[in-house]
Parts: sequence; structure tokens; C-alpha cells
Amino acid sequence: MNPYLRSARSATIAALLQHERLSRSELAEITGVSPASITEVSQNFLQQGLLVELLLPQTGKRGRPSVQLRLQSSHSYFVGISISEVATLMVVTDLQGHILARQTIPFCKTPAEVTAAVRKNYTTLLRDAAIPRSRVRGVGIAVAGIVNSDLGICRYSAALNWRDVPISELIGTALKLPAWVDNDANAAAVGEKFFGRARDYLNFTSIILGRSIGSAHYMHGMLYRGHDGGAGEIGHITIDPKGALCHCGRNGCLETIAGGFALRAAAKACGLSINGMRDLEVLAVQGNTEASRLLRTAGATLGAGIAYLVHINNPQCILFTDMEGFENGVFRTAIRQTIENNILPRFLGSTQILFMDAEPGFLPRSAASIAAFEYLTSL
Amino acid sequence: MNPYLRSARSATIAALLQHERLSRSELAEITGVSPASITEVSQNFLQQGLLVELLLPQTGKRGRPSVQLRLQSSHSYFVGISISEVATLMVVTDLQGHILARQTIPFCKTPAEVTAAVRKNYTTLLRDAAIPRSRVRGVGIAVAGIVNSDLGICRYSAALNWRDVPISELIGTALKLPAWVDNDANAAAVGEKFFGRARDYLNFTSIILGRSIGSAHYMHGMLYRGHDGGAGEIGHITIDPKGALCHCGRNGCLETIAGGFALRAAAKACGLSINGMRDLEVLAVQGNTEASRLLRTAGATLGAGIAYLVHINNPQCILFTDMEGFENGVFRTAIRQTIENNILPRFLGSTQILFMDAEPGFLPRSAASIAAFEYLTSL
DNA sequence: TTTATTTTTTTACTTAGTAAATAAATACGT
DNA sequence: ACGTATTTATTTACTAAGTAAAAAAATAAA
Repeated sequence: MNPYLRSARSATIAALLQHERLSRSELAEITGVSPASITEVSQNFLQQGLLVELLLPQTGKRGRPSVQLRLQSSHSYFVGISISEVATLMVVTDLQGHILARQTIPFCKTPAEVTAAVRKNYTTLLRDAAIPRSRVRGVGIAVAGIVNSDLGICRYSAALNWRDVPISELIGTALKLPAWVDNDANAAAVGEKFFGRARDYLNFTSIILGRSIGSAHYMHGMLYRGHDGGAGEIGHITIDPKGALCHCGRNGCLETIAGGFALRAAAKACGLSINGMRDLEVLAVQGNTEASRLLRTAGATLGAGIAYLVHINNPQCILFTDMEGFENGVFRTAIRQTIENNILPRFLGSTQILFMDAEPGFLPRSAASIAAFEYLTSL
Repeated sequence: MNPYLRSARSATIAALLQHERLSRSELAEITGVSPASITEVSQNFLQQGLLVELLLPQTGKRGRPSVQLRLQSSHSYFVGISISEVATLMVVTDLQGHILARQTIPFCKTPAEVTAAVRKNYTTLLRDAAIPRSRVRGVGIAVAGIVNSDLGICRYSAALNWRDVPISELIGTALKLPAWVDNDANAAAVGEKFFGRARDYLNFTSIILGRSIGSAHYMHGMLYRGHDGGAGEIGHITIDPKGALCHCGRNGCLETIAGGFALRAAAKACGLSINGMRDLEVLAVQGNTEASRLLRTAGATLGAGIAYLVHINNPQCILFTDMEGFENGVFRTAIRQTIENNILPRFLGSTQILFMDAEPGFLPRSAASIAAFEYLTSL
């Protein structure tokens, strides 16, 4: 089990986030906590309204019938905000990560403008979702940039042109809520762990395929930030020292070959007119060799990088989140094949590779999961 | 602090392993444990003889003088065994990782032979070190191969031609000691963390430069084994799919270019007659272009792999252990330069790169540290 | 000598859990 | 229809591991 979720209380919540509905005896079984403690803890949570008992049809089994418990989604709500150079997206979710309302705020230049816009939209958001302010437990913020999450500060964001912005305090004060901030890749990993496809994995890597390429790791069941908060910069491993200039200032970074921004530019340079990556994939299928080459090179390059990662970290799962609309096609196939061709046989069977199409609310929902994580583990 | 060292008892030991001698108030400060607990814990340990009070000259400060505490090295001894295709090395160490006696056992074919030889040499070892059997708390075993450390089994070792050998039970029974086993790279990392240069690091990677290339990570202050126990296989990342055949069955693995075995073979193929890597380095300094090229290519290739690792995991330190006698020269320089030239500026200042010459007892001492870790954290 | 200061210990209490006995609620066999 | 087996949940009595705050100990300086 996750070392951070080792208390009876947290283990109970974690188990119910994973399994939806469980009886007390199942909870004891799963968490390894004694039945006595489960009784005590669940009583407490029932009183708080965080848990509810379900009155299920009898199963026809012998013995005292078990009573199923589940989390009461309406007990707690969380605000999630993702801030990027395109727009600021804002959602409110329930305890289980369901989005109840959303707002899109056009790009704001300054932190103050973002804060003001967020404050204004918060009321609308709550009204749309029909949620009482009192049940909102916190706000999570995902920023495209380098974040010190302990201090709640965005250290640097090229996309937003921010430096040392105490965004967590700004927004926390504005909404009168506890606030946490992280970079978007970390937020995504937390979201997948709590609400998404990675709930069962103790060790996994989440890769975000967007304009750039981000990643984050769960290790020992916890988010691994690295020494400096810099873990997951796989987008900037050097593939070709003489390659194209990356916005990071170096040359030939992985994302200059496989990032959405770079692919778009490369397509344009080839005279291909595309709106999104789907178009490029369609062209490739139609036999356009340029499109095909771009996608295959991108996939093979990324796949090789992931193969390194598999050897180094041996994750149970690599979870790709596709924010660019590649969908299933040349790119994903190239990624998967390159990984499979470049890892030791012992890793072939034990490394899951999953691709997901990101829904529009993905990032802000992930941001909300940070607040959910912090709130729930503090109970 | 290390989550595994969160109890007052373990935190106390950890602090004293790091800082040698500390007063109770300093211990409270460092560990974050209340003075009351420190008193209680240290009393307990003093009774057991694990700690001793030092009567230091007065410092001339005001107030009640503090009493320094330190670990009593002679309280506990550990046996360390490293098993490879060359020889089985055996040491006994004290609580602080000092080697008190050592034995070299010629290569044994079968697990049974190893066990018998180990049993025979154990008595000699204890006599040489003048240690009472009763103070030996356990034995750690480092195996060149794939190990399931939970089960105490060597899953597979090409070098030893072993498959599913319950080596921990065999040796544990033979020596009548609690026994633990791990692969040699993991053992080395544990050794560096407990007894070596990595005591202060929560997140670091240890790279073993030997006949092959192994590595292991500490993350969140604990050894990270990966999903399958396969983390750290950096020696087998594919550098050149058309490269030389690796003993793992694939082509162009990193260690076919930068491993000691491969370098020796390559040198021979170039007509260079060398005894060890030191000779190759000397040839390079003397202007031999072949030697120079081999070492530079090897260093650059390894360095590039490490640069990937830095981006992916952002360790605080990369600790190279040189088992081949390169010492300072072309190889290390190439490694360091390639790393520095291929990582983001933000990592340049925050990633320590250390090279260490492995003394002869390095591996068995590392093995002993596994037993020390297990024993001390169980107190 | 008295007082201030610093370190350590003691006391009384809290928190978070457990094992084992007990109670509750059902199905089954006769 | 009724006792019995069975399974689930709760209660009781206890333990382990810590804490805060008061007290004690041991010194230097006034």
C-alpha cells in the first residue's frame, strides 16, 4: 500500500476511491486494518457524511449480511484550475473526480488578471453546479511551468512569462480556499492515480502529449518530484545535438521532434495544411509520405526515450495522455512498436502501455485532484 | 526524512549514522521527535548497549551541559557476501560499516558449494575479527543477477548459471543467521546510503562500472526497485540497434560500448594489450588514438544515458563506483562532460556527479549493509 | 550565593491502533 | 418452527508510541 495512505483513515478512503463500494469486512481485508478499526473509522466518516451505507438487495448468502459503504460524492467538492498560454480552464468536481461545471477564461497576461478572472468565475461555477460554498474544500492549480509546490510558487513559466509568482496564495486568498499548485504533468499524474486509469498502480509514469511533452512519475505509490522538483523533463532529453532549436534554448530536444508544437511546424514546413494532429494522421493514412514520415519519426523517437525510461525505472504502466488528437494511428503505433522493440524481454510482459484521449476538462480536473488528494489525506 | 525512518527509534539511529555523535537535544532537533521521546528511546538503546554516552570536555557554555551520544559499533556485526562469477567475497563489518575481516572464496559452481564454502569460512572470519557469534545480527548477500529480495531468491543469473535459487534461505540456515539477498547494484546503493557517500541524499542514483553496468536508485529516501524489481537496468538501454551482441541477447546495449567486459574485448580487437582499464587510460594519455577513441566513445555514450536519467529522475547525486580501475582520466572526463553538455541548465547546478574508486571490499561490504539496514530499522 | 540558562527527565495524557469476546442478522437442516 | 452454523459488525479491554508541560539537573555569570 501507499506509505502516505497507511493510516486506517486514509487507507479506508483510498480503498473506496478504488473500489467504489465495499463492506466493512472487505475494507478490513483490503486495507489490512483490523475490523475493529474499520468500525471505528467508518462510524466517524458516516457521522461526517463522507460515507454512506447502501441498503442492497440481500445476496442470499449465509450469515449476517454485509453493509456496503461508499463515498458520498456530494460531501466534498474541489475547484480545479489549469493555467496555460491558451486559456485558463476552471472546473468544479466532486469527491470522485466528476466534473460538475466548467468555465473557460481567455488567456490573461498577468497573475493579477488571472486571479481576478478566477474570482469572478467562481460564483458562476458554483451556481452552475448548484453547490454550496461550504462544501468546497480547496482549489488545485496546474500551471504550465516550473513550480515549487511546497511554497505554492510558480518559479518560472516561459508560456505565461511568469517568474516567482505566488499563485497558490493569490488564488487561495481570492477564493477563500486552501490552495495547492503544481505543474501540469504532476497534476495529471495525481489525477490518474486518484480518479483515473492509474488507481491500481503503485509505480507508473504519465506522459502528456501536448504542444510540448511532459511527464511525471508515481513511485512507491507517491508522486516523485525529484530532488529539485525537476523529475519528468523527458521532453528535453537531447536526441540530436544538431537538431532544431528548442524553446528551452538547447538543440534537438525530444519535443522538437515529437511535440505537438514542433510537429505542427514541421507539417507546415512540408507544405501540409493541417488543423490538428488528426488531420496529419489522416494524411498519413491516405498515403502522404511526408505526413507518414513525420509521425513515424516522432513516434519512434518518443518510443526510444520511453524505452530508456522503462529500463531505468521499470514502471508498471506508461500512461499516455493525448492532448493533440492523434487518436489511434501511425504515431501511437510507432511509439508502441519502438518501445516493444527496444526493451528487455523481461519488461515486455510487465510493462503496460496505455493511450488515452484527453477530454477537454482533463487538465483542470487533474488540478482539482491535487486539492482532493490533499484534503482527503488530511482527514 | 525517510518515510521508513519515521519512528522515533529509527530516526534516532539514522541521525546517529549520519552525524556520528549528537546530544539528546540535537537529536530532538534533527529528527523532529520530542525531547521526551528522545530520552525514552535513548535510555532504551543505552540499556541495550547500542548507544554509549561520551564524557566530553566541558564546552564552557552556560546551562546544563549536553551529553553526546554515539552508536556503539561493537554492539552489532554483520556478514556481507558478494557472489559473482569470479569469486565469492565475504566480510564482517561493524555497525558503522567498517570491515573487520575478510575472506575470498574461489568461484563455486553450485549454490550448495557456495553455501558449504561460506559456512566453512564463517568461523575463520569470526576468529579473525575476534567477534562473538552472538553479536552477529544477520547476513546480507549480493548476487550478480536478477533477485526477488522479498522471497530471498535469485531468479536468474547468467554469470552464475543460477535459476530460482533460494540463496537467502540456504545461507541463512547454514550460518544460523537472518539473511537477506539483493542484486549487487541495489546492495551498492544501500551501502552508499548507510555507510558511504550518499548518507545525506534522499534521491540519488548509484552506477556500478564493472564488467557490466548496473545501477540503482534511492527515491523518497528508500531504495526504489521498480514494479518488477527491474529498475536500474541502464546497462541495457539500446544505443545502437545494429551494435554488438550483448550477453542479454539484444544488440547495441549501453554496456556493449561502455562496460568493462566490452571495453576489454574492444581493446583486444584493436591489438591493444591491456591488463586493466588503468592500462587503457595510460595508453590514451600516451597518445594512442585507439585507446583514446574507445574511452571517449564509452564515456560519451554512458554520459548521454546518464543525461537522460537526470532529465527523467532529477536525482540529487549520481554516484559512480569504479570497479575497473579507470581512475581519473579520459573515461571519467568524457562521462562528466557529456552529462554537463546534455542536461538542462536548471539541472547543472543541482546534480552532483561523484566518482569513487571501489576498494576491494566494496561489494561484500555493501551486502553487509543490507543486513545492517534490516536489523537497525527493525529495532 | 543567587539567578539565568540550557539540557534532560518526569508526569500525565492522547492518539491510533489491536485481539478477543460478544452481538447481530441471516440461511439451512431437521 | 426452531435451533444451529455462519458471516459480519461492534464492544471491551488493552497496548504502543508518541506529546506537552512541569520539574529537575547542572552549569556560567552577576
